[in-house]
Formats: sequence, structure tokens, C-alpha cells
Amino acid sequence: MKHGAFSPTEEQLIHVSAFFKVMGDPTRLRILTALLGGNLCVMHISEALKMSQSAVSHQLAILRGANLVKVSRHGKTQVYSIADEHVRLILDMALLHSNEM
Amino acid sequence: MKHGAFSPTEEQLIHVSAFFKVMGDPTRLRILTALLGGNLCVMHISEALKMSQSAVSHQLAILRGANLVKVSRHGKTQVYSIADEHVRLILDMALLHSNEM
DNA sequence: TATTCATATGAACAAACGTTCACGTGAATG
DNA sequence: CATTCACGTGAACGTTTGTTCATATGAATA
Repeated sequence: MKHGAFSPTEEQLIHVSAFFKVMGDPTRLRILTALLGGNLCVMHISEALKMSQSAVSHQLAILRGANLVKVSRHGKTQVYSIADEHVRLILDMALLHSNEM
Repeated sequence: MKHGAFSPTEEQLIHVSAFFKVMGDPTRLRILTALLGGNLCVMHISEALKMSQSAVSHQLAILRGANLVKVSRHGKTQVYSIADEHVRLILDMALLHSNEM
């Protein structure tokens, strides 16, 4: 078998489509790619994206819910970062191949 | 540089998020994984997914619009298949790693 | 402890989505 | 050429989504 041509379970499908769904929004993708460059607090993210703090916070909540980012307090600010290398990998890969799609 | 830690253009971001968005629906993912197993006509897809032909057709239109599938006439039926190896790759990869997410 | 600063959250609203239903289309068959 | 068969498509509908606005929370500071 060249590819992983298995038939996924219903649970897997729901899981993976939920993952893609979260990735499938320009704002959230902007946040994630911003975090690829280094950890950031909410204020810096909203400045970088030129979006309201509230809008960014709402999207960060969704990213947290999907375990795509993680948070750590640093003084009075919340510092966000990409959750794991797996997210980094898929994101990098999709961006690399974006020209061929 | 270990990763492709570039900053994507706005165009790339829109493109990639649109790609993820299309992947982020259970029905479309079911269609795609069904096609991973081999090319299928619309009727067979709707049987496999136990969904109406119309619902499947609508989703196939979206998948076509995003160039994730391609079609070829075969007698009276339209045969659908995965558009390219790139789609296959990302899909396989996401499914493989679905347990870690 | 009262205040301040960074962030989270709830309600509300327009826009986008996925399905169903009814019908249109177009190639193949009689 | 009329009909049939496989599929596409438009309108309609309830549901979900992303943003804004106003406000709550909660750790740090005075």
C-alpha cells in the first residue's frame, strides 16, 4: 500500500473535519501564521492583524478549544503559542503547497 | 531554517484558508475519503454516504470549485476522482495524525 | 483593598452554510 | 425525435459563523 488508503472511522472523520474547519478561516490562519514567527500576547496579535482585541480573543478561544494553540501567563499578559509540532507541520505544508492548489 | 517560517502573502492566506474550509465539512471529507478508495459516480457516492443525490451533488460542486476533485464522463454517468496527489497527501496525513490532535 | 490593565465573554446581528424539495439539463437509448 | 436516466441547480429554510458592542473577570499594582 503506497498511501495510507484506509477507511477512517466516523469518529476520525468528525475529528479531522473539525480540525480543518478551524483552520478554514482567514483570521484564525493569520493568527496561527503570526504565531509561527514567535509567541505573542493578545494585544500584539490584534495589532499585527489590525483587528479588535475582542474579535481576536473570540478566535483565540476557538483555537484553544481545538488545541491548536496554548497559553501561558507572563505577568499580566497571556502569551499564546502554537500548540505542537503537528500543527506547525500541517500549516507549513499547506502554505508551501498553496501555489499548486 | 528548520521550518518554512516565512510570512505568507494575503493571497496565499485566503487561498489556503479556502482550501481548509472546504475540507472542514464532514460530508465533503466523507466524499473525499470514499474517493481515496477509488473513483466513483454520484449515485455510488450517495449510496455509500446514505445521503440524497442532491445533497451530494451540491457538495461535489463545491469540491469541483476548489479543484479537489475532477470529473470525467463515462457513458451516462459522471465519474469523480481526487484531483491530484497533493490533496491525497494532505488528506492522508491529517487522517494519520488524527489521533494526536 | 481599590484601582488598573490585559484579556475573556455574553448578547445581538448580518452573512454564509448545508440540506431538502422541486425542477432543469443533457447525453444515451428506444 | 421522444423518452429515460444520471446528474446539476435554484429557491427556501433553519442553523452556524464571525464580528461588534458592552461588560465581566482577574491578576498585578498603588
